[in-house]
Amino acid sequence: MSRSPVPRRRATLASLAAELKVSRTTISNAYNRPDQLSADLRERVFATAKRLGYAGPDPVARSLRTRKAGAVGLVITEPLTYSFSDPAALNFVAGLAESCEDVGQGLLLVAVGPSRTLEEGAGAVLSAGVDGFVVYAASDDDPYLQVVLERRLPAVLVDHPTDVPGASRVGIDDRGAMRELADYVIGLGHREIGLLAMRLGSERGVGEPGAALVTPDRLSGTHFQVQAERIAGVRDAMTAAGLDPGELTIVESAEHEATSGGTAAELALATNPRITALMCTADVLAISAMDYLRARGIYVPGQMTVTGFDGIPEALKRGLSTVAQPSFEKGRLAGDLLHNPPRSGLPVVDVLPTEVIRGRTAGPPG
Amino acid sequence: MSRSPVPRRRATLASLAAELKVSRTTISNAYNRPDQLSADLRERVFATAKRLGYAGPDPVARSLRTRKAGAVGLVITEPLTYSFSDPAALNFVAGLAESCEDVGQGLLLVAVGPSRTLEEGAGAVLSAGVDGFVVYAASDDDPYLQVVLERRLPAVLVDHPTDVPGASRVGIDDRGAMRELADYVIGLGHREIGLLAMRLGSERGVGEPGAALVTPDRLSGTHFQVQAERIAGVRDAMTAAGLDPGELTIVESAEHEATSGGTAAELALATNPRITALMCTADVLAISAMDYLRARGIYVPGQMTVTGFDGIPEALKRGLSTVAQPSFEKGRLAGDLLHNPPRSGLPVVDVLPTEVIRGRTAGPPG
DNA sequence: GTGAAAGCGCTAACAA
DNA sequence: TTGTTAGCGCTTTCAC
Repeated sequence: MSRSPVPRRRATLASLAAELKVSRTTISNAYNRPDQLSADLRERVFATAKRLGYAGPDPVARSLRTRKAGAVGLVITEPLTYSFSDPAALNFVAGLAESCEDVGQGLLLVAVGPSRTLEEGAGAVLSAGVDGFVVYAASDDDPYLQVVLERRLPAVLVDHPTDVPGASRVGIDDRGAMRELADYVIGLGHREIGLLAMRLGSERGVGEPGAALVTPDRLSGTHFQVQAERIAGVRDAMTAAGLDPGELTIVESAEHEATSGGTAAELALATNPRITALMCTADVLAISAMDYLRARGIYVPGQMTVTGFDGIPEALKRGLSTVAQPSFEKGRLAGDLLHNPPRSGLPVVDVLPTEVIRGRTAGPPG
Repeated sequence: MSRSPVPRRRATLASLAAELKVSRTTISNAYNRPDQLSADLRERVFATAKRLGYAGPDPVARSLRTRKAGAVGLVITEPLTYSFSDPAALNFVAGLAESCEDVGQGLLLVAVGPSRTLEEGAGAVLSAGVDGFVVYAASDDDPYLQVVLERRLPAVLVDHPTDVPGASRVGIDDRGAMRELADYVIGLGHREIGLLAMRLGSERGVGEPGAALVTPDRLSGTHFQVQAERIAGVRDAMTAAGLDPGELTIVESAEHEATSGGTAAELALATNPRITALMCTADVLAISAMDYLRARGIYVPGQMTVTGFDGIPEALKRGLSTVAQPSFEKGRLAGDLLHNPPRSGLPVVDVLPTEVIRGRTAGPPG
């Protein structure tokens, strides 16, 4: 046999078989079931493969045949710059990635960002070669959630408080945790509270102002359920303390930048100057608000109490009073649920524990 | 025709065709070439699809046929906890993700972390359903790099200073940039310099101590070329200034944690107490070193000059003297190169600009 | 230990 | 506008 030159066409399992004058099965076995052929033959197969530049069975063809893609899809509707700038979201991704890595599965970031139209995004979900999906923090009217569900693959929804038929859920008790923190703040004596929240609706591409006062109307139309839950938690605490939740000043921060919390804080304090406590639905918001207050010469917690939510490292380092939630574990669990589905095959709902961190940024009203 | 019940088997394009008594082409066209059939028929196809729970053409089968996977693979050999904790690496991923998103491609994180054996990792690379690879900061002896190359798909290597046949490269002039910064430091009058570097070798799974003095032997056996280049930059500057580069105290930090830089700084100063400037090959190291110095009551830059590399936001915020590099753009460019390969089809080498930031942490020796 | 045959579900010529 | 025909490259019974 002459050493054939590098073939013009890409080598395939079939061409290898032809070259070696054995059946395709044998080549397949060389890669997938070493015990099904002699070590000797196997070596020869690999040698020829190397010579022909054959890197092994085509992943796509194999997937088609075995009906396994070897990857899970992650759908995050928010812009990636958002997800990558919030340590809580990032930790979640890290946890999910770790879970995938442990079982040798890939993690596919599905392209559904704001640079794409709804149709394009839907197309990306429909054409993702994955064995299951994780959907992170979708609003209840998220169009991609529907598309994911259509694919009828195993799906895990993270931070999605309401039930969705056929999908498992992983999250925390946002409302209860926030209520507990608010109980603490109110217990310190605060009566006039400002609440800074993230975006409540999913107006794609609408350029809103940086921060806006939340009207009752807007509040009832909240699509990001996690935000709604945390707000409800504060209201629960107020009601329980005999305060009127209607008095709560809520400001929504449309953007998610380093100064967003400050902008929101400014608006809240301008709206109600009697506010003595600023509660935030995310640590990044609280940190930004604290920076703003410091720049204004307002002491925390002496003149203003500030609280957050998430328990990100920077917040803990700065002694923020907040709720710590296990973001990394949420990711791990979401992945594990996909990789080792419960025996019953039925969707599960997992609520992870949280912890109120009293911190050093909450004190009696000044 | 009676409304058939939900079929036991998953609906396929063929079953849809049978149900509607049209050819498979017609169904395929309904999804891929709307103009190839009447709007009316197309509607009927979609309606039946919905009824049968058919979410559209199977992505894997389509990939096999079209020879397009619709995703790019990202290979990062370092543990993900590392990559996700260094803003520079993270920004790179964000840039890459953005580039993918813009063209509707998925981004597949390939499972090659430390929790997997070499074989498993290689398997993950070989079975990744992607149209191309991006390899981030591989050491020159990285086993996965070879495997990626074997697949003969378009590949872009990021931060890989030496040429690899057939692959494009994106990076910066690490050596030149570091030299420029070192010129500045030496120009300030520093003669005794400590250099804190990241891991130089890729001992998988070996539990080394937190920090170690780098011997000439170790230095010449450095596999992480980026580290080697930055070290060489400092030595260049010393040589040019008439100093003996052999006098440089180099400490290697095995881990990558919040206190790693401090540990390394401690060792460097213990080794050579006359050191007046600590140069670091990464901002995260420098920040940690500064925290350590502050805890020791050593003023920066009064008693000790500290410099970094990367230009991450926290470093800039703290006024660190450092080299700013365009991490995000590296990711974008790597992706763009994959999505819009140069007309020539030949690999390209792109060197992005850097900027020395003088900052406030470098001053004359105390 | 090895081979033959039968698809996995889809798309792309080319015909009709 | 619709249908026919051929695969894409692989794995997997089942027989030898």
